Amino acid sequence: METTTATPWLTEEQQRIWRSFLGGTTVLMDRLDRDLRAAHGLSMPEYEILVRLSEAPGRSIRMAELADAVAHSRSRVTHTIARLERENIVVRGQCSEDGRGVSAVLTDHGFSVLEAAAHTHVQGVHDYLIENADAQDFIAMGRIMQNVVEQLHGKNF
Amino acid sequence: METTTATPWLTEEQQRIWRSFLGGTTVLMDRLDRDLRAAHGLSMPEYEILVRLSEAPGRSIRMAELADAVAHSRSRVTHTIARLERENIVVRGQCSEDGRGVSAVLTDHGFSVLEAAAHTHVQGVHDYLIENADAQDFIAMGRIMQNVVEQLHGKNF
DNA sequence: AGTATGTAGTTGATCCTTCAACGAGTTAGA
DNA sequence: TCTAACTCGTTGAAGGATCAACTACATACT
Repeated sequence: METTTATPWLTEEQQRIWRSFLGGTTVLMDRLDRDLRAAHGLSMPEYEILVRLSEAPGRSIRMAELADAVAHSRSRVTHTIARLERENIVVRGQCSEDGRGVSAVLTDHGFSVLEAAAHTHVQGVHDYLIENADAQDFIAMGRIMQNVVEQLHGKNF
Repeated sequence: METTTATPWLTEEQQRIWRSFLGGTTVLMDRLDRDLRAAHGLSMPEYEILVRLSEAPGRSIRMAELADAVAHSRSRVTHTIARLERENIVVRGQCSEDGRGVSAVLTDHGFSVLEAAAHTHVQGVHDYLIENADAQDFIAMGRIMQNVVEQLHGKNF
């Protein structure tokens, strides 16, 4: 006979922390997104994609790899890149050595948009998050989230 | 003569932590949302709303107050409640003492849906987040996010 | 070679969120 | 009291995300 695994309930404190986390990420992301849109017409997900591209050799990454890097679905990346392409921030290129492959390439214009946006974004991260965090606490949070990423990223089960 | 305030750039470490945070929240929220949808047909935002209602006196909260509690726009709450109402999880009631007021009320059916969903949700928070966090680190994260909420919540400027 | 299975990326429908505009009720001031 | 300014909540349109279905290419197996 087996004992069923009871749902591990949360302590009062864990609950408080979880709610702070939920509320905090909500308002933080919302705010960063609004700042970016208002100043540069870019959403956070778009910005993240541009950052990855800007760091890649040739400012170019294949769609699937990009999707994995930002943890979005391939479909989502397709749509996002389509939008960015309309604004000449990115272009699509055929991938050598894989007939199916398509890679997204950051244009010069895209790069300069990103440069401008980076100021707004970094300022926001600094003012809204880092300024609100004790340095040690911030490192502790980094440890946690790094573990979360390692456990969950790419796993759909 | 003034020195212009330069954009405070991030150190390598701050950058790493910020990316872990971004990636971690993305995969974590995504996973919690999927688990909830798969098992109970509820999204995270919907679940959050039901939790607030379940804790309120009369299982009832006014729309504006609800919007503020979960940090969503009023419009968004209107739409979300409309959907939940279609599934008989919530009903709308007139608010005494303010002719404009509408309050959302959790139905008995809604309450039982929530009870079931809570198991899935809490299990997820536990397995994906708390298990990945040293107890002290978790408290540190709570401090940070609490500060973020206090700085940003409700401020749109 | 020929077939089967898997992977890359796209598409269009549907659902959810945002945004601007609105009707209705409330509050404060002349 | 009458009006101006504000708050409450809703609406519909537009933009973005998700999902299932699909084409096309690649790989592995016989």
